This record gives sequence, structure tokens and C-alpha cells, in this order.
Amino acid sequence: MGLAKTEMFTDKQNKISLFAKVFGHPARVAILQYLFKIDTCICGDLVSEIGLAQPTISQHLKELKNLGLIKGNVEGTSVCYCIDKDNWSNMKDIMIKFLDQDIPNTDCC
Amino acid sequence: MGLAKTEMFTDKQNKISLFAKVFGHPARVAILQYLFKIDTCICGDLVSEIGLAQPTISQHLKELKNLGLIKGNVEGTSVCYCIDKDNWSNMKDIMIKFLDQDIPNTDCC
DNA sequence: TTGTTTCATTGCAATATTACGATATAATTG
DNA sequence: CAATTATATCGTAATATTGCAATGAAACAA
Repeated sequence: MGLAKTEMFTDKQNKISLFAKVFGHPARVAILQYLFKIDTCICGDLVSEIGLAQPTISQHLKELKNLGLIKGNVEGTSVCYCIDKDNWSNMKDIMIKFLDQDIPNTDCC
Repeated sequence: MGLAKTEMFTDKQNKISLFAKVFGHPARVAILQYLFKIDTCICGDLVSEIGLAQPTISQHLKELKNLGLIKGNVEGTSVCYCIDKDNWSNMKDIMIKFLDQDIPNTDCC
């Protein structure tokens, strides 16, 4: 199979899992952290920064772009990437709401 | 391949991606939400609640247990599951720190 | 002891993900 | 135009994930 049965879950649950999945690879985490760290757009130094082959980085960027978390801008021969603020903020709200629930106070375990 | 090159990333990046990966399936999100919603341990009604086959649920529970996010207690013939408060709290801090970074104010994109 | 119930494990088929070489595309330079 | 640079896409091999039927194991009930 390898195929999640998304139709049996709520939209919210599927959304959370889609966001989580994109963070489920250290290369994508590293790309995002780099975008946060350097206070400007990324224009090309990602391949040397991360250490994976160029097609691999391109593929990871595509997944981040597909979810809307980053956006790219063609700048001559290179492409500038940066966080999509609105979408990131939206995702953050959803994820934090999931993570920050009150833990039931049942000491049966 | 299908194999992440974890050795090229920091421990923190790998940790974040491992936590995220476990949330990257709606069934595991649903299990956790159910654990939060019902204010007590889960003792057996997960299979009927989620709607996947029993071995599938068992497998998802195992992954959550492996990361330490839930713990189980044998209660007669059934097993009681609940959130592991300390580990959840720890994970939450790491994930929120990652999600809640200040977004660079560069409007080049 | 013989079921019965509940959950875990095994084994396997279907599908997804990861990584990268080769190649394509698109803008720029000479 | 030809060469260069930067990125995307294609194709494919290696590995991971998902789901479940079959089976096992452990506690309980009769």
C-alpha cells in the first residue's frame, strides 16, 4: 500500500499531517532554518550550504513551494526563495494548536 | 534511495524531522487528538474509533511509543494508552521553537 | 483446560520517498 | 549566435511506508 487512507480523516487531520510530512525530512528543515537565519532571500547558495546534489535540493524546494510555505522569484539566471509569511503564519497556527493542547490529567499510565 | 542522509544534518534538525515524520500520517494525528479529547486513557476503542484494521492501528501506536510520545499500560487483557506528558512537553518546545521563528522582513519575493 | 478477548508480530503487496546522473530550459554574457 | 550559469525536470535505483490477513501471546472466564 504505502498510501494513507485520507478519506477517513477530517480535513484538519489531513492538513496537519501534510504540513508535518514536509517537515519530516532534515534537508527541508535545514532549508527553512537557513531561510530564517540569513535575513534575506536565498539566491543559489543552498546546494553548497546543505550538501545534497542540486536536483535533490530542487525537489525539496518544490515540495515546500507546493505547500505554499516558500515562494520563489526569478532573478536573472537564479531564483530567489523566501518564506511565504501569510502561509507560514497560517500553518503555524494550525500546528501549534495541535501541539499545544492541554494534556489530560489522568494518571492511569 | 528513499533514505535520508541524516549524517549531514544537525542533531536538532534530525530530531525535528523525526517528530514531524510521526505526525505526517493522519491516523497518528487522529490517535493523538482522540487521546487529548477523551479525558482518560484509551483502552481498546481505537480500532473502532479510527476505522483502520487492528494491526494497522497497532503499528501506528508502536511508532508513537517508539518516539516516547505515548505510553501504554497493560490492564488485564487490554492496554491503556496515554500521552507521555514530559516527552510531549519536550517535543512541543522543540517544534514550537522551530515553527515560531521571526520571519525575515525582506520583501524581495 | 478450553474458549474468548485484546493486542502484538510477521509477512507481504502496493505505493511513496529519497537521491542523483543526465538532460532540458531559460536568462545572461561575450 | 555560442558559451555560461542557475535551476528544473526526467528517469531510475534503493529504500521506506502503509495496510492488512494470518498468526502469536497473554490475561481472563467458564
